[in-house]
Amino acid sequence: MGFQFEVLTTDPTGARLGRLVTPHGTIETPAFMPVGTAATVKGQTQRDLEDLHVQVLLANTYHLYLRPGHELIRSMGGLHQFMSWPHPILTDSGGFQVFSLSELRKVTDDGVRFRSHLDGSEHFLSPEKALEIEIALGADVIMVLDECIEAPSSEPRTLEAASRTLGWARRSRDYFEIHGDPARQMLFGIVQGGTHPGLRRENADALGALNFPGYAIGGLAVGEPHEVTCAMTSLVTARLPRDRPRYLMGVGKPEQLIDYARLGIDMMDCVLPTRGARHGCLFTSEGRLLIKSARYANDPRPVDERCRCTVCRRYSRAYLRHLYSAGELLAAILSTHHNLYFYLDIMREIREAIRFGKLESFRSVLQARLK
RNA sequence: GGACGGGUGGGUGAGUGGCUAAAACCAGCAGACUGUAAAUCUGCCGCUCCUUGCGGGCUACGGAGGUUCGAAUCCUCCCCCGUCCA
Repeated sequence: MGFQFEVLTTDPTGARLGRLVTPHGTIETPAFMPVGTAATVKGQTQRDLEDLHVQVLLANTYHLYLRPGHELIRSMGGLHQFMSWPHPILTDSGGFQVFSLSELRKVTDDGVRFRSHLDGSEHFLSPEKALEIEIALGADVIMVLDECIEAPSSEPRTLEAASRTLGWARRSRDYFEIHGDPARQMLFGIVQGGTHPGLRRENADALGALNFPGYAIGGLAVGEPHEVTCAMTSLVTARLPRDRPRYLMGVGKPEQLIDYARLGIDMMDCVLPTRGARHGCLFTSEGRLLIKSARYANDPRPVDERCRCTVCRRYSRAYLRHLYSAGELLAAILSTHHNLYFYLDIMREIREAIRFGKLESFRSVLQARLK
């Protein structure tokens, strides 16, 4: 039982091959975590996810608190049992929702007052309340509540949000020490600081001093250029404790995953493969393919000729395009399956490359193909 | 044979004198999506010309005429379709 994180190999680039042991299984890192906000990865059964060798899923505190309610999930035996996913789960705190539901919220040092997107009812989320919910849900990795702001934001505004997030992190840690069980759940702090290098450094140092078992980097990939995302990530990973896992929240595009890995990121998540799939955006070894386009109407080839997923082995582009045109559910199901396979396959290759110290050459090959 | 109702752009269907190349929806086409208020959203969608502009020309509301400065909208005749009565 309990948790253990170890870095097995470090590539010359700074990328780490690691392993995060949790009560529900071991996660090989760098890992990509498919997003299953409402305790489901849209369009995939748990069996599908196991077939894809998904190591860890993301679920969302905000959404599950509103529906069906954390107490209900607790009474059903916790999130793993409720959703029949006996493997690792990470719950995001709802901090990002605080950000994206901007018109419906009011943030103070106490917490966030917001309106439900479901029925307009008013709710209050504090760092403590978020943790209470996350403890009830019972995910393996849980996140502190943070305040995410848009990039770019002014330095004073960014400092305000970062300081608040830091204060919340401290309160979260204290709350978890009393009410949490470190053998059952691992609490991650979240570094903020926007696109301001000084603030990022300060925030990383201060958060690092709080001695969390793991660290996330938030507030990035929200509109700023990729180079900026990388620069900020790099600043932060250089300062975080080397023996703790680092989770870069909400990234990224397929060709970007490797960039983050080489900056020392161990965990990532993104809605792109799943949402994109539902919208007809398929990721392939030769770049993005918008399957709804008329040019695939009678294309007998698989989505990606290099891909070995069950969808590419069996179905043609013409068929998938037809499913989209007809508004068939299977379109989303098959596309999601392929996209997740594609993402997870890239991560597999990244781990392999780190193991053999060939990340840099793999990166040039990969990025040349995807662009 | 008679009485009503109706014929609008690829489809459904608003519009009853100018603000109408004509609402809205669908279909079609192109695109966006980075800790999921997203099976969503955005743009284009008669033809054509150019110095691409809240630009010009042409064609268009069953057909042909007419009234009017101006007609999808009003009048006349004709052709179709639906319902009912003989």
